[in-house]
Amino acid sequence: MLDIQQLRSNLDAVAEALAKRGKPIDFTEFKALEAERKTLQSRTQELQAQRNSLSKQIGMLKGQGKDASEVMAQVGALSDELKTSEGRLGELLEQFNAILAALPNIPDESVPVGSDETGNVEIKRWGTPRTFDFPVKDHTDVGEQLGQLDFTTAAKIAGSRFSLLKGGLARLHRALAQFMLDTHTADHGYTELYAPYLVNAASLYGTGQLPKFEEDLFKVLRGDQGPLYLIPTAEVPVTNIVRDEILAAEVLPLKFVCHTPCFRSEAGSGGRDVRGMIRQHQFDKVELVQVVHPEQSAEAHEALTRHAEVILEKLELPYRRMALCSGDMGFSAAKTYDLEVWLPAQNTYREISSCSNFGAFQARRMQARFRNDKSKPELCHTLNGSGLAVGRTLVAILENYQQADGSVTIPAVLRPYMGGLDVLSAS
RNA sequence: GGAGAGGUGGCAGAGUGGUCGAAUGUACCUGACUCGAAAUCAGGCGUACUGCAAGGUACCGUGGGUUCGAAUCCCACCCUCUCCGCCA
Repeated sequence: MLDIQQLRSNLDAVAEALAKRGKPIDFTEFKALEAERKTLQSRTQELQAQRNSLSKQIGMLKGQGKDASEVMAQVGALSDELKTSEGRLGELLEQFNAILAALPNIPDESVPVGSDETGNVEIKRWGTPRTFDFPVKDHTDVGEQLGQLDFTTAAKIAGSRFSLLKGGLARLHRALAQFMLDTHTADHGYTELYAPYLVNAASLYGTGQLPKFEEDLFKVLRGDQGPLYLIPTAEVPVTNIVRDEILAAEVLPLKFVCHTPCFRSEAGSGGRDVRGMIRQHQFDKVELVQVVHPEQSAEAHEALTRHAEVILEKLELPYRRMALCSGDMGFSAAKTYDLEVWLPAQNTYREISSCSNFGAFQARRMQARFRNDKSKPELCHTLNGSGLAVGRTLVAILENYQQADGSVTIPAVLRPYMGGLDVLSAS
């Protein structure tokens, strides 16, 4: 959520900054509402003040046993205007909230301007893609030929866009998550969390998935109670820890790491990445979340992105870091780096991590604050990033570590997690 | 799932229709006393919007309603706790 003060005082600048995202936003409704709001609000408050003071008089008169009917008549004269005035003001404020809730974040000044992913800028490259002296298979073929990856049975059990892992591959999946968690807790200073996989609407509103992106979520209806949603990322439960909190400045920065399954309906992705594990309804992810002092968020963003990169480097997977352009960033982000891992079968880099600085955008929605130097509540900044997407990391390993005989070498750092096993072979 | 109790300021806790945005305690901040600290004493101490300011407005789980007036009464929802049942 953007600062409504900023919209009121500097609408043109906001509109210009938001236009960088590609779709110019029409603010004529906002302007009309704002013009009406100002006078209506002060008039309403004036009427309320009159009512309150007259009502106090009634109380005093009655307390003294005197007749209050004259004063009561005065209040009665106010009540009609007050009622319509309050009602209209309520409507206006609701419309403001709806407009505000649907506005995306303003891109940071350092974000390259562009309309889509072709405008993204490569920041760095790490590692050299391996050369193969045999025909490279994609991860689906590698996994299926190992007899450890089974989409047919997954489809029977659940449907398309699910996978079933077996034996060594299932263990490798578990090993990856363990390895990532251990690295982030032991080397990068994160506190491990275990969090709910189902969350309420308020939490999704806080991180920006609602109200605009409900169709991307799996929704669980519960009779007459409010619905719950399957989390699309651990970002939601973890960031919402600080919702409606005023933190002591000393507790910042908060650094959390959380491994969860993620559930996405992938509505509208039809046809894309239908083969394999790239785009699933359910996938595991190790998520990094930070809540920081506003002055520290840019620095924290760089550090957090490095924390994700370290995982790829330890796994010896070639990757590149992209700065997303204004038109390709997510709704809530002020700035995003994507990490893309090399997939030899696709002969390209594919997204495996997305690390974003949200500035105060999420914090304002969540009312997540801390007490600043002057002991005044001030909005925190929030950040998160995948460290990493487990399923896609598994894909990268299957493809990059495949051997001519169909086996898959296990990256050295994972072997302690695999009971010393150093290769996956057909079972 | 059944029965009951309850949600008030950082925490504890009073307040059941009228100077209540809210007693009191505690924590915290400032000052006095002290060589310093403790203790004691005095003052301050919720959030947001609005106004140059004085001030005004809203908020006592959330949303409605009754009333001239609601923390207080009514309705719905959310959440917590206790007991019983069931259960990984």
